[in-house]
Amino acid sequence: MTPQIALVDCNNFYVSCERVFRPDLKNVPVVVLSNNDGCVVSRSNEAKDLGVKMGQPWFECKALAETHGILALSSNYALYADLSNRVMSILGDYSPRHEVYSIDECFVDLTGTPKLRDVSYAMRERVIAWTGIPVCVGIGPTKTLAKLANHIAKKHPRSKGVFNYNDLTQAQQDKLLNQIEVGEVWGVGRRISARLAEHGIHTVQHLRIAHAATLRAEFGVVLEKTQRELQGMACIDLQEVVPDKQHIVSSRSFGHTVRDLAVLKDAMSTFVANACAKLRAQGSHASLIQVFLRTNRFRNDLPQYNPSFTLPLPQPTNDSLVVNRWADYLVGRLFKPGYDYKKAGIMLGEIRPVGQYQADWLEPTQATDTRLMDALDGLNRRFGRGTVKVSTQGAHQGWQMRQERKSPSYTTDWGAIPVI
DNA sequence: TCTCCGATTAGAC
DNA sequence: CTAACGGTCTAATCGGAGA
Repeated sequence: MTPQIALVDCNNFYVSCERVFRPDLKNVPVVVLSNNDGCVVSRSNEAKDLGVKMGQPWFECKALAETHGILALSSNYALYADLSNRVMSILGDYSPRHEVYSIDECFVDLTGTPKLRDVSYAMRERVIAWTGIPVCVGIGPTKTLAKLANHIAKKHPRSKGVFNYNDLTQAQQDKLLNQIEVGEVWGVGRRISARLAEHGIHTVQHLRIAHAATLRAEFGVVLEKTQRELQGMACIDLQEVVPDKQHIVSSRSFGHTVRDLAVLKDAMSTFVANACAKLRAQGSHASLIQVFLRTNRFRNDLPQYNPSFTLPLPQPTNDSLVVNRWADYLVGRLFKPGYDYKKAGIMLGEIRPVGQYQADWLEPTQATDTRLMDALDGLNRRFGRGTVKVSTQGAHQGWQMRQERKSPSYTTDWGAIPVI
């Protein structure tokens, strides 16, 4: 039986989330900006039509925005994560075999579903009705073809938001794939596209029928798998359980450049608190920490300094206070006065489940006391993030990111509910 | 020559 | 008035160091 893998993808997700609570923004060009109000990361159709590019720095769009009245909003992750959970929960009801692939995408294995066509339309309608988020459904025999089918569903209004590649004859497949540029394929980005073009591979069909051994030799195993997936041979499994993170990074660009060591340390304590909270949330500890500072890489006129230091810990930990002592020390070591720092962060590595680690032959293992961090997590969960802080964490102003256009957290903050 | 490991590359969203 | 360009994550591959 041909597998029926559906890829459900939310349309212009962040913009759609904003519109759920601001219906007046329908038919208006809207974009959502990245952290620090830096780049465009989500665009309404109207904004796309005006020529705003994905990932474009916002300051480059300012003139266009003023001419056409494009509304720009800071990203509101609490809102998007909450609406995402609601969408995923609805999709999960359609099959126990599903994979939440990203904040706005979910693979759903619908193999064996009777009346598949009706069910896919119903699924789409239900998500729209229950959450207000419009989605498109692409179906194919493999994840890669499901992705491609989704692209078609999004692009062709005739599909009414659902497209099943499995319904096509071989001749129809050939014709369709010949009309799609190879860069649309999942796993083929800008660079590989350019290199493929040098080999005369321009369309999806070209890639599908390319000489496999040459492809493998020139482009590696990843693209070979992609090719097989395009041929209907599944090489990429559905990941039903979310694996633990192998690295956890917490970093931010600053709203203004920073020259002061105390301010950098303050920012770092925030990043440490954030990273360690994620670490504890997945029940792990880490035995490698890397701390880094960055100057503004876009300012060629200013001196650049991008130091980092990686430190193996004597004993794995997930204690924010322990990590903060090391991080604080490392920031002090890396800091050189006279530079305009634009970004800093921490990475945790060598991550293992708590209770699984290589004991030292010579040093006795120190008992770990988790009570303080348990209490801290409990209070922050109950009374909101940042109720209990680590070190100075945020006391110094001047590094926090710009977020001048953020909407209220309608679904996660009682105070944000509008009074009608 | 082989193995290991950190750095780099490429991709996704 | 001027400057203003994101954050996390994974896997594969490269290339140097040391065995």
